[in-house]
Amino acid sequence: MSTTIAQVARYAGVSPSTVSYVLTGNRPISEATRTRVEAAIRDLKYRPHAGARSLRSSRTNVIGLVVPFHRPHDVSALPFIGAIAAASYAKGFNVLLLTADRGAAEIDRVVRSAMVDSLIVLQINLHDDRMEVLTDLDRPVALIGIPDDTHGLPCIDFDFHGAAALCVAHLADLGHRSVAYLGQPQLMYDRGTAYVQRALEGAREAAERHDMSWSTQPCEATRAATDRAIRDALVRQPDLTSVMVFNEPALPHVLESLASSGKRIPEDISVVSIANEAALTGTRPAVSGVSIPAEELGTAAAEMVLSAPAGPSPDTEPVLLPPIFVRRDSDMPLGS
Amino acid sequence: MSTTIAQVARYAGVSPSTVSYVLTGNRPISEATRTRVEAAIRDLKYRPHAGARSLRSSRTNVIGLVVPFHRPHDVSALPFIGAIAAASYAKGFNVLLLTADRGAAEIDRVVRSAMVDSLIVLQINLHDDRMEVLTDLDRPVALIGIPDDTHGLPCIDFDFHGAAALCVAHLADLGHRSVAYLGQPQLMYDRGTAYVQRALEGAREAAERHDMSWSTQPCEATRAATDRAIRDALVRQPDLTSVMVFNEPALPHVLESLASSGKRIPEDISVVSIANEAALTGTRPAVSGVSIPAEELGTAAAEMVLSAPAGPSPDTEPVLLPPIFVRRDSDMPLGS
DNA sequence: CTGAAAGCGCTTACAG
DNA sequence: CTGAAAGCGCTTACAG
Repeated sequence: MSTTIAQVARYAGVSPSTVSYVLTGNRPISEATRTRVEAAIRDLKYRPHAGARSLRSSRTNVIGLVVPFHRPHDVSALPFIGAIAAASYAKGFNVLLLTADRGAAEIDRVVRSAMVDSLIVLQINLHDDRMEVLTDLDRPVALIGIPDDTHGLPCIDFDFHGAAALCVAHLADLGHRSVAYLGQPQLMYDRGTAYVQRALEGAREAAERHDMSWSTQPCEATRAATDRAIRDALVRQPDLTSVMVFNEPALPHVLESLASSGKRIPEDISVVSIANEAALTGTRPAVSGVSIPAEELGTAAAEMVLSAPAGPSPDTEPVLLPPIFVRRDSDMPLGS
Repeated sequence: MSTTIAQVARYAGVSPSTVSYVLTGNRPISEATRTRVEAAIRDLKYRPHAGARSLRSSRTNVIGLVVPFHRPHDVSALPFIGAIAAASYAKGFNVLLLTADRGAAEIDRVVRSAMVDSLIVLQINLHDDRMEVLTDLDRPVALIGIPDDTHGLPCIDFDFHGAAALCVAHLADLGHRSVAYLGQPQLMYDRGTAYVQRALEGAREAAERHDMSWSTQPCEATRAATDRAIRDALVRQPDLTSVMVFNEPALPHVLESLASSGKRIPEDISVVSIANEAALTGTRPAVSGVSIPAEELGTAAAEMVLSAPAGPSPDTEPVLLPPIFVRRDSDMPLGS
């Protein structure tokens, strides 16, 4: 089959243990033998057998990544996965893909069979039924998303609550007295996904704080749905002057729905949004708001799990990446 | 640490080999001992150590999945990944994520270190520089995408060539004499991604076959880019009556660009497209065309690799999933 | 600075 | 139908 340490040792004229110590770096080696061993490794294209290594050292150098593959697919997951994979590979770790569909049992199975050293869980619910398994795991874990009770596990997320509040506060600063919040599909709320709820809360609190008239509704990412949502919002808030959208694939449809309701953007209605930067800048007008630093978040999560201790620890504080509001062409001061 | 076979054997009062044979099913076992052993496994929450198992059996039950995480992210990859993961898990296989960025070296490394039994490669180029490594691998491989020369490796893809031809032929059947093809960003062409090229060829050939006036250009998924693309197309083909779009995230923008050029859909311009079904049905008007069966393709690829023999074999024919044209509200007969 | 040896947890011929 | 034993390829005390 494949080359083994024994073969490399024979080829280099040294003992197997010497080869192993060259690989691990756990022992001083003379320059001459190191060179000979390294040449043998190259010549024979030797690669350590991952299974043997994990059996002996009980380390796999594999991170388990739990990804939500729900339908409709949440396309915003892809940059996270890419960033986590890139960051992991850069540090010499591989990524095993787990699907969230199978819940806690899947996590338990993979960890108990010693396939992964640690875990990153990608979409956390406020009340997440995987928390118990994750705390009992005795492996480093990083959660992307903040549950109601972190149980002392390391969590990281973009500050969706703050981002939404920032968007609404910006509208208030421009003099707007009313805002309609168009959110995610009902399904996402039903699942209890943490960031979806936190964004809604952040927006609602900011609207209350600024004494704005407020309405909200879930929304599918189709033109028919945004038409309905905008029409309903205009019925509920006849004097509506601003819309906040937290639904990336629906964003272009929302702009169209407003336009075909006879609302000019930004002259009649100001629009702000939370989405990936490309989605905000790809429309016309380009949409003001906060972009989600998916790459940064994924990279940070990978680094976090690689330095995290196993198991919960009581003083672990959730990490929140701060939102930055960028003004573009979809908003203007009221009545200007 | 974790429970071992020896512990299960002691608990159940049988020999370790008996426990192992219960697990593998490679030996007849009396009903009584099987029951006792299974109870012990449950009580002790035993899971076989994956590394030990792979060391001994040289099988890992892991499929390596090579995914293109290019920027801008190709969001259409997500349903493929999801379907492959689901199908693999359903058959008792786990999925190790590899990034295409590191090319052939990454594949070689992971296979040589015995981390995977087999490989699925997600986005194949016409001239793919990974073919040599893949043929030398001596592991089952399935390519999603068809290279110019398959080297006898099993390939599967949606028939993008046929799908594009079907779309254009439909326009011709409606009496259209001209078509503008809006494709993927230039980057995708530069990479030589097979399906992107094949769709373009299929459309071009069909246009020639039906004697239609024809133009094509790459297109970014922004409103500014679709505006430019539509304007250019109307300059090159002043009597343009139909547009074919193969760029899912650009589709809503294209409809808007046409509208703001004063073109009604479908009265002035018929539009057809290849995209995921949700993208075709989410717009207004809903777009006629061919939807990409991502789930079906991913599932088929997973099944393919699990039944494929190792290495190339000369009589392996590429598998193409057939396109189906569905008429919606974006097209009509010319001059009706 | 180097080597011989034990043992990680499995699977499977071999023997009964 | 069942058990005792070898060995997969590594890492690391132990001995020199």
